Amino acid sequence: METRELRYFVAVAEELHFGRAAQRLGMAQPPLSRAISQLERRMGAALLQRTSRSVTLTEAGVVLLHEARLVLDAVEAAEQRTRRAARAAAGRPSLVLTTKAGASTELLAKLLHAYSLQPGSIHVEVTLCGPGQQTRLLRTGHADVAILHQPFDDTAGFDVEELHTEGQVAILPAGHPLTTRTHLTSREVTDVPDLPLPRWPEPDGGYLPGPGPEVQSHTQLLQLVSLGRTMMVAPDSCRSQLRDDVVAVPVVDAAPVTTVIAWPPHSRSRAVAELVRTALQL
Amino acid sequence: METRELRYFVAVAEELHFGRAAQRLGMAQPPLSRAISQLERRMGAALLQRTSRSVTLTEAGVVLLHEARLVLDAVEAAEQRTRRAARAAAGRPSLVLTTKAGASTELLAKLLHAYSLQPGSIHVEVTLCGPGQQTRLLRTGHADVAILHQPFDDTAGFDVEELHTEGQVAILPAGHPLTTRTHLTSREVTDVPDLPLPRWPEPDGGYLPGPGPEVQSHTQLLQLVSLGRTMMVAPDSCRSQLRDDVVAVPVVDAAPVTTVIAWPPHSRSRAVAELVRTALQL
DNA sequence: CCCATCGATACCTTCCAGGTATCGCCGCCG
DNA sequence: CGGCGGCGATACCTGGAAGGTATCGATGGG
Repeated sequence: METRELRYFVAVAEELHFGRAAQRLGMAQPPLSRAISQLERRMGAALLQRTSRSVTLTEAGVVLLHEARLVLDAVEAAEQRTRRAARAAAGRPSLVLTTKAGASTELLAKLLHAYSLQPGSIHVEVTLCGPGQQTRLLRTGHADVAILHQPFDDTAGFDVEELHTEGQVAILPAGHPLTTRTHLTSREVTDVPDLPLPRWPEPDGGYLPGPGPEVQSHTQLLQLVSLGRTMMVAPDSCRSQLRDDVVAVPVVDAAPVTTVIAWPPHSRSRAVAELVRTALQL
Repeated sequence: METRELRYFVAVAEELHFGRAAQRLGMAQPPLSRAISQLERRMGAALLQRTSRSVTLTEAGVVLLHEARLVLDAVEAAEQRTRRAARAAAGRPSLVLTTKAGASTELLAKLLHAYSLQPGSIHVEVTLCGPGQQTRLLRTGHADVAILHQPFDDTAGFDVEELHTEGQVAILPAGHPLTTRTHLTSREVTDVPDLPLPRWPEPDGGYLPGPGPEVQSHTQLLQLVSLGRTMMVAPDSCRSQLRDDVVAVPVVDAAPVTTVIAWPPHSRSRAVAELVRTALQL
């Protein structure tokens, strides 16, 4: 199986429409149809059920879609890591760490400082990105190590070490009636009529319908909170970064958030190992 | 990057010889040379250093070799799992479990029995294979779940649950002077002049030089022990399978052996999850 | 009942993977 | 020191496969 075929299949399986998939791949529809049926013939199994009005995945197709994504990520990772190895051999080597923008700032600062003091430490590039994007960067070789937050991030397929566990707080506009409470339950928090929970973009970039405001970043969200338009639930440690126009109230039964450091299994990098060791000693 | 190119690169990187690599790939040498330099051009980095007398890997080449193997395994896994999904959709679904021949027999029997009693359990095919081969079967999608033994097997990149930890015993021919001892140290065991430790085949099928006999299987090895030609060190639980012409003596400082059940991360299979759950309840 | 939509088929063209012949480099041996 | 043999690179050619265009056949909606 060639990666080209897998790319084709993923496009069709995601679009469930040969025409659109072909457009997305920058090619005409007939060769795409042919490539897919060739793939099916070689696999000895139907991957798609087509009527002239709709395309659906068979069970085998669902499996292949999943596996193909893993393969394509691995291919991209191979490319990235090789390129970076070449650059490292030429100039000064570096390490890419990725984390959710705005999260674990303090811990990260301590870690970077402690690591920089280690003998033989190399330059650490920090890539901030939207929630849920870090694991993709790790899988595709754009990052060497990530700071993730369970249970929000999917750590399947990575090696992880736990760094820190904390509770969550609700962040409310100053002066709101709920700010007089010493603690809240998650039940109370999900259902405040005048402070609907915000909506984050879906993987496709769109938004689910709902009463809450549409947001793209934490700064934006925090501003909406201080304006009294919404509220948010976040890990304890974010309290240190709050301005005084918002108030944090513990949510007693919210799932505890564990900050972990994660890296691809099979990583051969001495620098990653050293960084992890440093993190565990904090 | 196409998988074809990666296959080519792996062949050359392993052979370190374009002619032999081409032969192994069933093609002529010139197109192979060209394909590799094309790959290098696209990666923007030298992968091999060639003189007209020798070929060596650059640092980037070492990285790509490693990554390419992962990709090729993932591709093979995609093929296998898809085919198996298709067969499962057609007929009766099944699950492939792999374990080292002769190890954890009792535990495995209990597990298979307990699982078969679960509602909704499916047929479990058991694939026995040589040591170190199980992880490859898992990575390439030929198996869904494996019984492994730490620290012997490399569990990097799999999800793992521990099932059992035990010490190790030395297995000696009956009547040997050492069998009078109540326990031994690993130091004593590695250095018995009249019972040199056996040699297992290397990944390439050959054997390292040494005094011990060359063996391919545990049955064979056990027979050599009872003939007084060698000895072996094995987990405690194997005592139940020993005949009375060999004697087991605990090795007190040997690394403890942990039996684990392992499966590919991202596994979506309900059956694997159920089997693991059953194993943990044993 | 006709039309719009969508995947499949037929047929053509282009391009690249792979083959053969050969070159250039280099270490070895007489 | 010169010829030889082994090895990777280069030059050139060919066949097949990838991709494009035109069109068909099926089907659901108006």
